[in-house]
Amino acid sequence: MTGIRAKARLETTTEIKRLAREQIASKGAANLSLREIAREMGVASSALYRYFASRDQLLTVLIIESYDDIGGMVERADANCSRDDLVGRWRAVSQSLRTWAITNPSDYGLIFGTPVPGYEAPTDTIAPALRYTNVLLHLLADAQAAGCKPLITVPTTKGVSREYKRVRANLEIKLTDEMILAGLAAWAALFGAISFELFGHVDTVFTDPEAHFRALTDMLGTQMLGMK
Amino acid sequence: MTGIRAKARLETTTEIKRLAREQIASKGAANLSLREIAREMGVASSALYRYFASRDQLLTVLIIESYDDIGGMVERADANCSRDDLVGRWRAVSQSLRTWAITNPSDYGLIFGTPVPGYEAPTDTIAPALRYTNVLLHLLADAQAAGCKPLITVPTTKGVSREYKRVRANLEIKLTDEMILAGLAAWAALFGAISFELFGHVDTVFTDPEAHFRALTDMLGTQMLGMK
DNA sequence: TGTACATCAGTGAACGCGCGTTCACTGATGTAC
DNA sequence: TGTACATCAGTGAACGCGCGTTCACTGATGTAC
Repeated sequence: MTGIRAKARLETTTEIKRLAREQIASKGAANLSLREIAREMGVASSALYRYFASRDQLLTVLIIESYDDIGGMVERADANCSRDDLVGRWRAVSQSLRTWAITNPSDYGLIFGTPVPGYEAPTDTIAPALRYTNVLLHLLADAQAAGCKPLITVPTTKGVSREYKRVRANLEIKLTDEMILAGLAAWAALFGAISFELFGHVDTVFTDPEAHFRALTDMLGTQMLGMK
Repeated sequence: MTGIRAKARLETTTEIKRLAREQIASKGAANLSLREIAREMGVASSALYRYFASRDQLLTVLIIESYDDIGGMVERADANCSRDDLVGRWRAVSQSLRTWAITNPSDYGLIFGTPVPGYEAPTDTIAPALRYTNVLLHLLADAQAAGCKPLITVPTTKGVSREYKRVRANLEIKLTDEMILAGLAAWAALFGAISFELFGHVDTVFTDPEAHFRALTDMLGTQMLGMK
């Protein structure tokens, strides 16, 4: 039977990744150490090279998995709402983002924090990195198709319109400049708020950051989807 | 003359910090190495201990300097505007934040990126960390005093009001819940947008991120200051 | 069903490097009389 | 103004540790006949 070896291999691979995440959580991605993983597994350090070609490759796999994890989570949160409940979808998506970030803070840092210096992300990471973004883009497209317009608009210069053309090109439904701006603003506010919370910039201010986050996303949704 | 030794001391201290920042820029704060600084200075590694008690203390000094640097920059940008030009002040403040971040990307990462693991910020960093925040808070206070109201408001729950009370407590002018929410949203969007840009999450999308940033801050200002 | 051979996981020593911090010391610069 | 003494910057060796990666190897598990 070929399965037993394959199964052991899968288990070992999973264990390596688990310990790697643990290490990143406690000492940071820059200090991820293969030797320490090996020590914790009670195995020679060279043994790990049967599973990962290098330290960088292990990091890459972890990053891809994290992107897929958060992407899947956001997709599911969105899919659980009825299609025309746009406010509900926005709430679900933003809540799930924060929940994921708080549950997996080190993974969040790995993706959205300071890039690991000297580490150049290979092209394999691009597609998974787009999953969570696409959820928002489709939400905006559905909103626009349903007649939503952002409440607040500002006159956009030629320069900005040119930039937004590139964003528009990747979608079936052509978003207006206003909608793109509102969407990006909401997206930035979301990640800004989560980063502040996770990286310890509001520790002294809030005891219940979730309450603030909910109010924040409600406000962003109102602006973006043009409802009151 | 006591000045010559003091002057040399200052120069050496400055040089150490300069090289440290260079290293952080190229290899990340986690890989900051005293020995490498010493090597670059052509000096024994032990010599650095005449200037900094430890690696952590050097990091702390750099972080405090960065907070002061960005704090001073934002304060000056604000001070250069006439007090009642609220939109102008908001534009100046947000522009200066982005400019500083782009000019000193590694310092931005040091402060607003993933915390250096194992490093616990001492209390000396608290006061300088509040400088740039205070500029926004006073801007909001002035806006409210001038009768500005955020355009979009959402019903705030009791939980949120309780949280915002703590923010309110630190200011002479008592901001409304709506104003606090609008301000925090704008602040989060600002740092979210800057982080996205600096940490490479919009590389493939924008060629002129500044144009987008300007539109973004204009929109945030409109919401926050209630003007059209 | 049994045997020969190929595959693969894991070993352990080695290479060549890195690090923060301590400590007894030298020798130059400043200070007090 | 000159001399004795104290201060301070910098040395270089050492302690005790870390790392990623390679390589020839053993021995168990799977495969093909």
